[in-house]
Amino acid sequence: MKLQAVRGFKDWLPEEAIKYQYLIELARRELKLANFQEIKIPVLEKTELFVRSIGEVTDIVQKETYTFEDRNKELLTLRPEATAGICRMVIEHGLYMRPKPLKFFFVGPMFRHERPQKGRLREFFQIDVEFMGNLTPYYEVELLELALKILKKPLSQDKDPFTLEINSLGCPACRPAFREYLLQALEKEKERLCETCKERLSRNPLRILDCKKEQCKEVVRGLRAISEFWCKECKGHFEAIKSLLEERKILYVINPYLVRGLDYYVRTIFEIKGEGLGAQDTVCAGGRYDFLIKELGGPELPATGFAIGLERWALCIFGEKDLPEHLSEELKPNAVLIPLGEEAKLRGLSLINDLRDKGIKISAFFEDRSLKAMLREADKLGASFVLILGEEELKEDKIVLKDMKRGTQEKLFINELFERLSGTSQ
RNA sequence: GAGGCCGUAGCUCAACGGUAGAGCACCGGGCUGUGGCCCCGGGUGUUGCGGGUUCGAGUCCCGUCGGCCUCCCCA
Repeated sequence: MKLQAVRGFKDWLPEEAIKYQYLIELARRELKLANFQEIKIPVLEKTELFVRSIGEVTDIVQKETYTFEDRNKELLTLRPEATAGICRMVIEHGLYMRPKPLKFFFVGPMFRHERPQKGRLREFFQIDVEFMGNLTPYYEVELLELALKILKKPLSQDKDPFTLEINSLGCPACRPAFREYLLQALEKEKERLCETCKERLSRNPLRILDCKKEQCKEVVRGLRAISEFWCKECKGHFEAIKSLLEERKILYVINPYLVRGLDYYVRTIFEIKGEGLGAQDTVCAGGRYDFLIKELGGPELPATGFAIGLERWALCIFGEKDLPEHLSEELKPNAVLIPLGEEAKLRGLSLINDLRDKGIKISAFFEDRSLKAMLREADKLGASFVLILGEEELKEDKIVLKDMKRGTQEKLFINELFERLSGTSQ
């Protein structure tokens, strides 16, 4: 059996890595401008954290986590999402005592044991953004706008492959009534539901709302909407969000059947869907989790957040197309040094260091191959310039600078090199 | 976790149940101080893996691993 990567775990070849780096950098810049602070949480947490946060009966916890025993018999889980870990961090280090709102972001891999397909991996990267503090609709809209801004950043202005869907799940004051209603109403229609939805009835009836089966959709269409059950506060809150979104000219769709797979959400939840992704089209999703921190043993601290799926985002932006030129350029050296002979190699070793200190991206060939062969290699690497340092040049403290695009070359003093190369750096 | 399609060289793909091939890439040479173009030469392979049927399997059957699609679920 050939050695291969674990199913659903992907290598990033340079051409892939450069795309992800580029997107992460764009997001990072935007988040820092909004004064979000980058943090890091562990890949591994105690299983209990996810059971208590995401919910014991959710699909994620029941069948999608990588959970195993440590050597000391403790149950550990590879994080399937970042919010729980960040809440734990906030509680453990008393960060809730810092000036609020707390604004954090984190970029890293998440793990879910699902059947892989396009846009769905077992190890996937999220850009996770969390916002904790007294929440007014202004903060929520600020965050929604930020999410959309980040997603659209790498696209030209006329392109917008993203749609924002929002809904409100109500709060502990009003959601139980809707849940009760759902249970009663669906119990009567039980026979018309699909098998999975019959099971959901006892476990997580809200999830039946976004079942994709036509038979279930029909049943769901006959139900009263969740909005009819919102309490006065939730209703007002949602109205405020809507009017602010309109004020900001942010297009949105109200999806009354939008629910989430994680138990901790209350009130506003949202998904941003992208084009060209197939069945896995949610690029970004999030919502409010006002009581999670308290439930995990911290103070009452309302919060909201979202996560961008990096690989899905990249599919939206780059599709199946070739690497854009500005990124393929980044994989190329500005110059390649070809020293000929032992003495030249020694001189070359110090020269490349000096040039790198001055910000020139340079690679060197120290092999005993023909000049021809090494020039060919330099060409394949896409080097703009080649520096040839042979014995003749060395005697005069000079070097040959060859412009690979023009095919011209000149001999100049080594100490003139930096000046000649510095303007040409990409 | 359920169903469907697929798996041949590094890549894209051919090969009726009868000797595993092409293009690109790669390696060597033409050309030991000058790249791209060109010419010559090289197939680089456990046909994903393991069984079975057959005189004979890349091809048919079963299992398994992996990919894609749908479901499930979600980023």
